[in-house]
Order: sequence, then structure tokens, then C-alpha cells
Amino acid sequence: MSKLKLLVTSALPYANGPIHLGHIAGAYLPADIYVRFNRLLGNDVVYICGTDEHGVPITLRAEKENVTPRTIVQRYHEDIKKAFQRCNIVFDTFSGTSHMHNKHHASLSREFFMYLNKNNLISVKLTDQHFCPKCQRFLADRFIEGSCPRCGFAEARGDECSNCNYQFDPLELKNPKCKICQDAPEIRSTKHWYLRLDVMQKELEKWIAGKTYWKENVVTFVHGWFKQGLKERAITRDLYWGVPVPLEEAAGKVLYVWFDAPIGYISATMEWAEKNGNIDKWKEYWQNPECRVVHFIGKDNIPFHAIIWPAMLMGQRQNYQLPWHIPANEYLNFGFSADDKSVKASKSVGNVVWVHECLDIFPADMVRYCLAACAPEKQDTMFTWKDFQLKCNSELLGVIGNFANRVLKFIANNFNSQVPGSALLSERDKEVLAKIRLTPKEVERLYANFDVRNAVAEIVNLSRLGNQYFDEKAPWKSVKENKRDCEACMFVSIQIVNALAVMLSPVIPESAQKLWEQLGYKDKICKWEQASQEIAPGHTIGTPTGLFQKIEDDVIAPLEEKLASAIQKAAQAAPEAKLAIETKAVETTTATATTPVPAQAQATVASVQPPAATPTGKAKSISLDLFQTLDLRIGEVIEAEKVPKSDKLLKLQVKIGSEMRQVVSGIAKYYTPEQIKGKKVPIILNLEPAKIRGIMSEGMILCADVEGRPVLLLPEQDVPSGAMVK
RNA sequence: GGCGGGGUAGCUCAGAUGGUAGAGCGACGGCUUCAUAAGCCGCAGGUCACGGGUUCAAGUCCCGUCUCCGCUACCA
Repeated sequence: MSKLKLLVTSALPYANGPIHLGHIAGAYLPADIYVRFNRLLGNDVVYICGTDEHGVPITLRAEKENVTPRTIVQRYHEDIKKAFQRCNIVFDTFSGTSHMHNKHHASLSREFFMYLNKNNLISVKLTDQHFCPKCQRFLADRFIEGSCPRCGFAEARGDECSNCNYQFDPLELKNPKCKICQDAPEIRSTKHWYLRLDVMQKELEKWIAGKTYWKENVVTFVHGWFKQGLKERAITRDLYWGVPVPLEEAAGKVLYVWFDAPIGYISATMEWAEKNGNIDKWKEYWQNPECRVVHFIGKDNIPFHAIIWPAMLMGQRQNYQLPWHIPANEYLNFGFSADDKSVKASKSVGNVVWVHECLDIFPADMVRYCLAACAPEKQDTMFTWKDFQLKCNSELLGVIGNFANRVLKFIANNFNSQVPGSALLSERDKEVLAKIRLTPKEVERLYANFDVRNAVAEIVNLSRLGNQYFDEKAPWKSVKENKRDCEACMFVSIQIVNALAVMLSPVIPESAQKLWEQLGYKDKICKWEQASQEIAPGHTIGTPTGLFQKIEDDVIAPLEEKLASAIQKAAQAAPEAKLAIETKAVETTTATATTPVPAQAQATVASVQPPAATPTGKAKSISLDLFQTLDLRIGEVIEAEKVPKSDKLLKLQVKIGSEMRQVVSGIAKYYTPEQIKGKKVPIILNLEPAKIRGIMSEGMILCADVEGRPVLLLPEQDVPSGAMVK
């Protein structure tokens, strides 16, 4: 078989936070395994990654911490890089998209823009938008409020009145205010550039039609987009942190982060090439029709890699290689087991297992093994510490490690560390040998098809067979009664150990190499054929030692408890304690902005990420008089019911003294009607009435806001309904 | 509500092109001692969410229902 040329990438993690096990399981470990496997086959592989370092979330975080975006980027770049190193995920280069990590990136990004422009694949639109002089940014619809142009309702949102349901252009809004600083924005016209995906749809469809070998989840997703029809997508933003748009008329604008991020795959390859002494070497991959480009990503990244990125590459008309494969994985959820049931969970930051906290306790190979064995390849899967313990103890240690150990020790103790001969092989011996020869072929096929789970299962099965065979032959008996038979058994058994070491090496490189050395080899595992290469009689093995340590309950218990309590804490706030929150495997840290935003909405700064939390003390101070204009009372909730066709809304009948009020409240995710019924809660009475989902709401229940979760405020002792709140 | 994905043994999950339901773990009962008390064998366990339909035959195709999850809308 001729050797392949492969350019492999993993989604660029976004440099504003650490990475968790879900990221590893989804986009990095499968890629690392694939790369290691292909190298064993002798294929020419370059493995590229780096942090995604532009975009609004980073600037917001920087502003919040009062540091520069560079500081944020640098911090998480280092954190993430270190996490990968500790995991033994080895890139040929781990770069980044900002100038401090990659000097080719900006110029290549500009080039991408220019070629697209030249090829008429970019359009320009001039639009008027609200601009806040104080915040120095354009405001997305959700960051403006004002009075409704039709009914005058004072708190209309940017483009829609919640009172009269009138939808309007944000520019029609009267008395607009910046939601972040409350100042009045001015209207400025701003120009933005759009990628003409619409005109490229046919070409894309044609290209993807040939991808019959792609994973089903990817194909389905892409077809969904085609069915809707591709739309133009803004590729520029008014922002200071990013790659400047290479046009004079675009001063103060940068390329949208999702546009420049995937270009990082190429610019990082350039950087790698340069480091290796030949800057042009990147072309041997990216512009070589023989090269296969493989992007490992999480499922939230499918549209970018399967549609937008290929469109950008096609649109260059520079013979770039389009993705050959996009093995997108699903999500790894985190959970815990209680009463033999698994409770799924987590979404908020505390409810995931961070890579660093895991590696502080366990060796990388155990983590790698476990994540490979239950990788979310076709479906979301669940991580629990108990499963982790079980997988490591029963498979890695019990089935594999123990088998290798018993074989090696037996040879060491009874054959003076010399592999015995194969003079007399029984039918059964031959049968097992045949199986040993077949397994690497099958595992090779599975690895090549991105089917790591089954590859691992197949390897474990071979080890199981080894244990069965070993027990069946009972060499500890035959060593005394029938030495020939014992010799045959050892000869066959050690071939299994040999195959296991090689086949496992992509998954658990350190342990596999250790085992290899225990087999008596001085070199490295470096060829897939070594899996089926027979150890000759007379070969001297090394010193057997245990490969893995058993994970005891008292190590797992506190970890599980920690995760469980975090999850339960979140669930407590939910009605019926059934809140099952999930964490995405590749959530915020994927190569590109993740939320598809309508093309029109993208042009403003704040459309992707909520604003930083208002720091205490920053709100404008108000007079006592103004405060006293609020009619704050205690009301008793008499009736409560869910608003149909809505997830978050409860319709409440509240008694304030002798008066009844109907209030709609967005707390249904956290309180059932039963839970709130009979409660006495603070309520603002003189808020302008509003219609929500067609239901009148005449007041507002006050809640504490805990990371977006409402928490009811209840009087410390019983108070009559209607009592003033001052 | 819209879009997307699920509901298969106690638990976690497999089940191309329709043909008598699978694995691992757990439970239960045995065997073994070479090996990190690891290993091996046996047994139990499912009306494949529910209701219709197509078919000689459906977990697998079609329609409907319920339910769970994700994104999205609703949070006065």
C-alpha cells in the first residue's frame, strides 16, 4: 500500500478558559490516536492545533478583569497547551491565531479576504446602527432599549415591543439607551462585508455529494443547511481585537473570529514549516491533491467545517485542499450514579471535570484509555467517575495489564526469561495464533475508520481470549506434568502480549512502550507490522512490573461526591429535581464561534456574547425620591400555572392585600406551580403592564439572580400580603 | 412553539442494505491460584417508549402519540 500524506487538525480551543474532559474526548484524543496510528503505518502526518485567540468573548473577559486581551490569551494559551502536554496529545505545532503566536496568520487571513473579494464572493452592505460613544461600540439589538415607536411602551427591546408585539427596525426605537452603560447611543452608519455563501451553494452541494464516506451526523447536518438555503454571512465586525480588514475603507474593523479561526490551520502549518527550515513545505499538504486534510471537531462545529470553511477555501481559487474528512464527535456528558441510576448533569462551570484536575490524580494513559473506550462517536455518552474507575480497573488493569503480567512473570519465573520454543503446537494453539494474526487487521480497519471505541473493544477482546486460553491450558500445571505443552502455551501467549502492546500504543503510548520494553525490546514501537511480528523462541524478555495501579474506592469517592454535589446543587433549583443539564464536549473552545447567528445580526459587537456582569457600584445612583416611586409590596401567590407553549413562563395570580394581580414570571425552569403557590414574594406593582405571549402581566416578582438562575426572596417571618417593601 | 437528536437487559452502550435481540459492568452460582484478590465458567434479565400501517417477515421502513435532551423563542 502506498503511503498517504495527511494533514490532521483538531478544533482550535478558544483561549478564554481551560479545557475539560469532554473536549479531549471529542476532538483531541481521537485525533491524537489517529495521528499516532497513521505514523505507525508509515504515513506522512502533520498534526496541527493552536488556540483561537480573537473575538468578543476574549475582549469582554479582558475588560472585566481590567487587563488586555493579550493577557487573557496568553494565560489560557499556556494553560491549554500544558493540559495537552500532560495528556500526551502531541501536535507538530501548537500555535495560535493572534500575532504573538503566529506571524503568518494575519497576513494569510487578509489574503483569504482579498482573494474572495477578487473572485466576487464578498458583498458589502452599509447599514445604520446604534453606536454607544461611551462604550465605544456598536450595539446589537439586544443591547438597546427604548420606547416603542407605536405604543410608546418605555421598555421596548431593540427591534420588538413586548407590550404591543410590534416588530420594527432598531433605528425606529425612540429614546434608545445602551443597556450596558445606560447612555444614549448615536446612530452611525457602518459597513460590513459578507461572504456570499448563497452563490456558492451549488458548488458546495456538488462537492459534498462525493463525501459518501462521511459520518452520518455530519451529512445530515449539512443537508439541513442546504435545505434552508445558504445565506450571506457577515465576516467583519466593529472591534479592536482581531485581524484588521485589509481595505482602506474598513478602518477600525476586524475579520470576524469565525472567519479567521480556521485559517489558523493553515497559518500554523506555515509556522511549522518555517520552524523546520522550509517555509514552502506547507504547500506540500494544503495545496497537494494527494494530501488528505482531516478536521477533528465537536458536533457544534459542523457547519463551519463542512460548509463555511470549504467555501472559503474554494473561493480562493488557489488549489487549496478541501477537507477530506470531518470526523465530528458528539458530546461527553458528565454525571454521577446514585441508586444504580445515573444522573446526568452539568452545564455551569463547576459541573465538568477539568483536564488538569484529572491529571493531578491519574496517569494520562488511564484517562486516555477511558475516554477512548467510551468516546462519544455516534451518540452523546456519559462520564462518571465510577465508570472511569470500573473501566480502568476491570479492563485496563484486570484484563490487559494482568494478562501481560501473568505471561511475562511466568516466563521470567519458569523459563529464565527466555521465550520457549514452539515445537509442538496443538490445534487449539494454532487456532489462537490465527486469531492473533487476524486481530491487527481488524483493528487497523477500525482505527482507519475513526472507530476508536470498537478498536479498543477488539483489543480488549484479544486480551480476554488470552486469559481464557491461559486458564484453559493451565500452564502452572503443565509446567510440572507436560513441559512441551507449557512451552507452547507461553509461546502463543507472548505473541498476544506483543500484539497488544503495538495495537494499544496509539491509545496508551506510555504504557504500551513500557510493555514493549518488558517484552525485551530496546527500540520504540514504530511500525504497525510489529503487531503481527512473531517473537522468536529464545528471545529474552525484560523485567515484568505492573503497568497500572488499581484505583481504590477512597480515591474515587471524593471525586464523585464533588461532581455529584455540584450537579445536585444545580438540580435543586429545578422543578421536580429533574433538571438534566448537559455540558458540551467542545463547548466554547472550538475553532470557531459556535452559535449560528442570523447574517444580519452579526455585524454588531455584542451579538454573540452577553455583556460582562455589571460590577457593583457602577450603576447610576438615584435619589430617594426616585426610589420611592417604586410601589414594592409583598404579594401572596394564590394560583400558578404554566404558560402553554413556553418553557420559562409561569402565570401567577397574586394577592396584594385585597387586590388581585396577574403576573407572568420567567421562572418555570426552576419553580413548579406547586412550589410557588402560597409563597409570599416581593413584587413591583407600578411597573407598566406588559403582554407576554399574549398574557397580561401587571407586575414583576423579584428574585435574586444566581448565575442566571432566579431564586425566590421570601420574608424572614410571616407578613400580611400587601405589606410595603421599603 | 420552531429546528435537530434520542427512548434497546438493573447500569453504560452496540445493533450497514428489514429475516428467530447483543457486549461490558452489576446480581446470582461455581472453578482456579501462574498473575496487581487479578482470571475463567455457568445462569438470570428485554411485549427493542406507545399506537397504527407497509411486508411472508420490522428494534430496523411509513404515519401518529407520549417522553427526554440540545439549539432557538418566550424571562416586566
